[in-house]
Amino acid sequence: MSESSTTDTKTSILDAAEMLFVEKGFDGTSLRSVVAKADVNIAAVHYHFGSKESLIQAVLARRLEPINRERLERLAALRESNGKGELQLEDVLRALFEPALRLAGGGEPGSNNIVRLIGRIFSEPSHALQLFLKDRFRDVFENYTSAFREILTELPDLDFYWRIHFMLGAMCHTLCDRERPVILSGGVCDVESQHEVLEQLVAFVAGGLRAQSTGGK
Amino acid sequence: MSESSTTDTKTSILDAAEMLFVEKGFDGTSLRSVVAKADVNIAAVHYHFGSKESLIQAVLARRLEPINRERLERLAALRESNGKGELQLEDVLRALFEPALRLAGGGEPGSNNIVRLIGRIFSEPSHALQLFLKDRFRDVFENYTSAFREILTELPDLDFYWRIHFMLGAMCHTLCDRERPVILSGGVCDVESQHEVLEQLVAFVAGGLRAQSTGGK
DNA sequence: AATTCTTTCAAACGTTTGTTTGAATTTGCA
DNA sequence: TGCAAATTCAAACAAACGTTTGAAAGAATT
Repeated sequence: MSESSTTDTKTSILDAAEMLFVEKGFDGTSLRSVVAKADVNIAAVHYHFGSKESLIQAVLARRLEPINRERLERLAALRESNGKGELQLEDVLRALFEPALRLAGGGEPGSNNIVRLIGRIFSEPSHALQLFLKDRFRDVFENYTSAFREILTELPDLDFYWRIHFMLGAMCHTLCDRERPVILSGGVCDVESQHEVLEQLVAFVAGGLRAQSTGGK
Repeated sequence: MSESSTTDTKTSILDAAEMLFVEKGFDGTSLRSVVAKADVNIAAVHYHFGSKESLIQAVLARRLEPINRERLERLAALRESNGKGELQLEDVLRALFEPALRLAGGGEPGSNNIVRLIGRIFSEPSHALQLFLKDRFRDVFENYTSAFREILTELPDLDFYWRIHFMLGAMCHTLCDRERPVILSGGVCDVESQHEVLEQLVAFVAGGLRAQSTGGK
């Protein structure tokens, strides 16, 4: 088996699909446009991935796996370095946001696009995709939720879970739409500055999470 | 001309399309599935709307117009009732969020779905749709942005615009995904309670907007 | 060199897509 | 009632869709 040629074809398809999914969406992207961009035969998609649905999941898995692995590693590292001390909210937020945001400012050309894709998948209607994501994010969600729970001890459950939800919204929206802040602000915001995006997002979310409870039980 | 029959056909198409767009997305919804649900002839779509793209915009416009009109009215009312006094952040947030959120708890069965659709359109890749939305939201955006600017006087421009962006993210995510909070929280959150959603969202966003600046210029 | 497995390819499969046509039907107005 | 406009309808259009096929080409193993 030609390891390199196989990898090249598969990778070409993944790269092309990734870009087109960002531009046109999953349903809006045809396999024919993918193989045209990748310069491979259309049958190669089904040979290497089996179906369009599986291709979508492969595109996502390739990026989500390292991101979510690093998220877990960084949270574990925070716990270890802190000993028995309390976790700091901003540290946990950075550990959660940065692995995804760094891809946006990363070196490889395509990596900028995938960030938008990751932000968008949560609002995709496909049930199969939602189940797939639930699996991929379970560990990250459980670990970070309990970390936040340790920090926000005084917050009632009701407020806590709502705010986790809002936090995900701010994060997904930021990942998804890389142009709006620049347009809205007339060029003041710089989405290319990974540090700026991260610190602004951390400050906003931390402020939201720490806000006084609305008085729920 | 039979006003009622015409209206009925057009409305049936709009209602059916609205529900299917929520379930399957714009690209994932075929006109044939729309006319099947609406129980009308397929040619009726092009007779009344011209094209699928125009149908999409008509579905959105029907709901967005009253929502955005009420948003502007409520902000104007706030300004008037306050006289020369300062606007209160929470009041402005409620004026912005409630017209959309109220549809979720509204009486008519279909209205629950459209809220999810409104939350999702911002992450739609279609350029034509983005231009359409930019037009529809211009007034609301400009008026509310200047209102927030009056309130958050001490916030640097950089922080201000980023936070407007994050606020939209939390709002869209909340509108878009009506099940996640319930699932995440194991039933603690109640998305059916319009008051609960509104006050939780207002508290989080207000906390985020009021957070200390990260030290930008 | 012969053989087996992997990978690529052009071509076609049947379906479904958005859109159009032209005739039939219904409606509003004189 | 009669005419003209508005609306509905069945049928068909070309194009694009995801998927499959079976043979050709390539790589690895014996």
